[in-house]
Amino acid sequence: MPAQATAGRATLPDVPDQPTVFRIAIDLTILTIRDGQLAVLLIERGKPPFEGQLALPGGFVRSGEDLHDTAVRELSEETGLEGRSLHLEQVRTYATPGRDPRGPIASVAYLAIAPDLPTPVAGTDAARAHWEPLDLERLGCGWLAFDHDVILRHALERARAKLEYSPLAAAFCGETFTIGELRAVYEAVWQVRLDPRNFHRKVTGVAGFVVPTGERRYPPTGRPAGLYRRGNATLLYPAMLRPGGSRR
Amino acid sequence: MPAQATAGRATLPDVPDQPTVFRIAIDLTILTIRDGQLAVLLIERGKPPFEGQLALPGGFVRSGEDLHDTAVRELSEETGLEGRSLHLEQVRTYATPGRDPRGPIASVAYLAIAPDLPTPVAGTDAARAHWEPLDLERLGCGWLAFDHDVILRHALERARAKLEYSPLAAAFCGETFTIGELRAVYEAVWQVRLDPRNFHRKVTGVAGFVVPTGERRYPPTGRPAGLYRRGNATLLYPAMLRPGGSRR
DNA sequence: GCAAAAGTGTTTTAAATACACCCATGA
DNA sequence: TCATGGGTGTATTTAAAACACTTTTGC
Repeated sequence: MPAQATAGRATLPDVPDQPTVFRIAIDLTILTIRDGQLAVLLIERGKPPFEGQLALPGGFVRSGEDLHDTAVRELSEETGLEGRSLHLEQVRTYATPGRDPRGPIASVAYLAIAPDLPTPVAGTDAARAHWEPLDLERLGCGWLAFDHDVILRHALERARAKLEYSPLAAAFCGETFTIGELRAVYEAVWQVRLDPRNFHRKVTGVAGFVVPTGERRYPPTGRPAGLYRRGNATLLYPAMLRPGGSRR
Repeated sequence: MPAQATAGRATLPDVPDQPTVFRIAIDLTILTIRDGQLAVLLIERGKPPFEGQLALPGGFVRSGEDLHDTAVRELSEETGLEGRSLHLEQVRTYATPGRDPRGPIASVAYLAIAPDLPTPVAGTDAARAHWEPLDLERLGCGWLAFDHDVILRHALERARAKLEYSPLAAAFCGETFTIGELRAVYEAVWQVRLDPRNFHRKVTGVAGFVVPTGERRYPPTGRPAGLYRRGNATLLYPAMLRPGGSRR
C-alpha cells in the first residue's frame, strides 16, 4: 500500500495517485448438502438495486472490524449459526468498476461450509433466505444479482478443488459421520459416482483424515456403519484425487 | 454486498450498518529465480510510514480501475516489464484494522512470476527496487514494512502449491527453456533436490505441459539440451507432486 | 428367506522412486 | 582422454481402479 511516487515522471503531469475510496462488502457462499444434493444459501433482495432477485448473503465491513469478523457476523445473522464453528475461508476480491450501481463497492468473497442443518434458517433477520439446490447448468448466466454468479462459481471451484487435498469434506458433516456420508459429500460436490469399497479404504488409509469413535450408526436398512470424527490432518496424503484427474 | 436489514432486530438500536470507507492498495509479490535462488522484488520505502524499511511494491487503485489493471500498471511501473506478458494472479485481501497507520487501507495481494530478467529493474520510478534472495528463515518476523511479511508468506505458499498442479513453473522461464532449467525452478521454489532423470521423464510425460521446439541449447560443458516451450495445459495430469506429499 | 448398505480381499494397471547406464559436447 | 550435464532403460514400490465376495442389520 505504499503511495508510489508516480509524481516525478517526466512524461506525466505532476499529480499523485488518485485513489478512489471504496466501501467493502463481504459476500458469503454458504454450501451444504441437502437430500444428497449440493445447495447454496441465497436470499431474495428486499430493496433496490436488484430488488426481488436472488443474491448471496452479505453485508458491509464496519468500522474497526476485520474481514473475517464481518464474515462470522454475517454468517450468524443469516443462518443463526455460530460462525466460529463453521469452516470459513476467504476466496477472492472483486472490484470491477460498475459492478455495483450504488458506487465503488469492493466485495470480498468468503466460502463457508455447513453441515446439513436441522433448522436451516430460522430466528434471524433473513427470513428471505433459503437453501437453493445447485444446478451446475444455470451458473454464470445472469441468474443472481450483481456479479454473484461469478463469485459463486469461483467459490464452488475452490470447494471442489479443496476436497482433493484437504479434509474440507468433513466440514459438510456433523460432529460424527459415517464413511458413506462422507462419500455422499464427494459425490454431491464433484457430481460423480465413487466406488464405495475403494472409497472406504482410501479414506481410512489417509493419515489423520478420520478417526473411528468406536460407535455405530444404524441405517433404516442394512448393516450398521462405523462412526468417525475429523482427524487432525490439514493436508491429505495421499490426496483424494478426482476421477479423471480434475480435467473436465 | 446487499445492505442487510440489521435494522429491525428487537435487541439492537435501529441503526443500519455503518460501513467504513477504505482506500484499496495492490501489493505485489514478484518472484523470479536469480542464480538458482528464489528472489522477490522489494523496494526501500522513501517516505513514512516505515521510511527506509523494505516493503513489497504496490500502489493504490485509481478511479475507474479494475484490481487487475492496477496490478498490471504497478508491475510495469516497478519492473519496467509489460505486465500483460507475466503471470499475475490475485492471492487474497488484508484489511485488519490498524494494519496501515495512515488509516483504513485494504490491501489486495497479487502474485507475479517473472523470468530471470536481463535488466532486473531499470528506467522506472523504482530505482529503490532490487531483487532480494528469499531466505525462508527470515520470513514472518518483522522483516518487512506493514504486514508484508504475512502477505509474502501467503503468496509464496500459493506459488509452492501451484507448482504441483499447474504449469506455473514455466512462467519462471523464458520463451524457451530446457528441462534442466525447469527443474531448477522446482528445486528453488520447493527447496529440494529432484532426480534429474525422473524429472525429465515426468515433465515430458505430462500432457500439454511442455512441447519440444526441436532446437537445442549448448551449455558451457556437457551434452546439449533440447529446448521446449509452454504447452497449452492449464492443469497438470498427472500432477508434479512434491516429494513427501506436501507434508512439511 | 430377501434387500440394502457396510466393509474386506484380490487382481490389474498406472505412477513414483531408485539407480545403472549411455550420449554428446568442450577442454 | 576426462568432466559435465542430458537423457533412456529397468526394477521396485506405492497407489488407483475394478470387482468378487462376506457381514450385519430390518423386514
